Amino acid sequence: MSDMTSTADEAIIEATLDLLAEGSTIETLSIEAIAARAGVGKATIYRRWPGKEALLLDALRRLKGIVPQPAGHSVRDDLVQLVGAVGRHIDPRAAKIMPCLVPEVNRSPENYRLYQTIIEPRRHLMREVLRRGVRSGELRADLDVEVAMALLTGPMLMQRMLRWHPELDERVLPERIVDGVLEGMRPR
Amino acid sequence: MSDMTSTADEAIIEATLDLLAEGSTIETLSIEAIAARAGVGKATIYRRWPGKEALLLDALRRLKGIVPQPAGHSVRDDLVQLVGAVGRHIDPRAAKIMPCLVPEVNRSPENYRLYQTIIEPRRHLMREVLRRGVRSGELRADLDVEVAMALLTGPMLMQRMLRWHPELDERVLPERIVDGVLEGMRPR
DNA sequence: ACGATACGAGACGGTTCCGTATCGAAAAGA
DNA sequence: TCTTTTCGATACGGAACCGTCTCGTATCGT
Repeated sequence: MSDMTSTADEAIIEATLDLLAEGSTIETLSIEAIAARAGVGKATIYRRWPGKEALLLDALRRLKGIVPQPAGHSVRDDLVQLVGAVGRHIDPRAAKIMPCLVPEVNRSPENYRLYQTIIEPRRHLMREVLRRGVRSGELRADLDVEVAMALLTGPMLMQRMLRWHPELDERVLPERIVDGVLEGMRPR
Repeated sequence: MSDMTSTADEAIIEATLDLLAEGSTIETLSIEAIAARAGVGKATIYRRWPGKEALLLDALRRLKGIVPQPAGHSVRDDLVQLVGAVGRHIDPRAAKIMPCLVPEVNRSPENYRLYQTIIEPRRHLMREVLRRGVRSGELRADLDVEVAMALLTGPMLMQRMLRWHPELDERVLPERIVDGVLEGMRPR
């Protein structure tokens, strides 16, 4: 083939993501099933990855979306954009796969650290927007930035991961969350 | 033994919860392991439950805590209490076990419905407190109750399930969440 | 004290997956 | 074109569990 970059690698990783998206959990996922789905011999997989763990890491890396770049007009609009990006990825399969990873994150400190490494850039972005809001006076001066981030991202992720509140519409939710947290529940 | 109520049942269910709390996922969990841990023959398990699924259902039922009864003094204090109860259970093992169930909830509509059935009473409670707040004027008249519940419970559950924000102290978090959402992020 | 019952332990055949090894066909390089 | 890799497929032994079944023992009601 003139296509240099290893058709086999691609097929194996695609098969892995497909199987995960179809409902396989991480333990259920077997090398044999991946090989069959990819139309590849098992040996071909073992020739490239030492085991399931390493293959999964490579496969999941592919799902990681691009860190969004906030427009920078108003703090409110930037927050809506960032909250809308929470738990959303380029690949539609990610929505099915992400919840499967929750148990893994809590299983070992190593996985926890890896997870934190992945989401830290996005968190950093939101922290900066919040600080900007404090400086500009759009947000209250005594704002606790860490708590504020929890208030903004928690509800969105909860909804994306397990539709915690069945009545909520996911599309308008980012706006509702941001405005709700901005204005508060007390009468003004 | 004078203790009537089936020592074996108890031992089997306890062993199941123990193994889950120690890091077994639901698929990894084997009847053989449960039997060994409980000091029980496999047949004894199959004599009481048709399979792993049914046993798990019974075991998890044991974890479900009591629905808290809000004191009813101020809406703010009631909310702090309810938010503090989100994702908390009588059994300390529940903290380790709950995240393992996230993938199951998304796997089948049946599991999703079961999950909703379990949390609905708690959600109802919070809805009532919020409505009371609207009537009494403690909360704004145009409050969207469903969104408000997401704002309050989402951050707490996120933190309990996967320590999403490593810097946050879980003990004071309910207060911080409630006050944050009550007052909002805009300057007053 | 004795028969009925429930128990633990574990053997059993069957299934699935592991990771390795082999082999002929196809591709790539010289 | 001929050699050298790389590939797919598949066989293999080993491991873990499945759900059933059979032991010999302990417990319990009467």
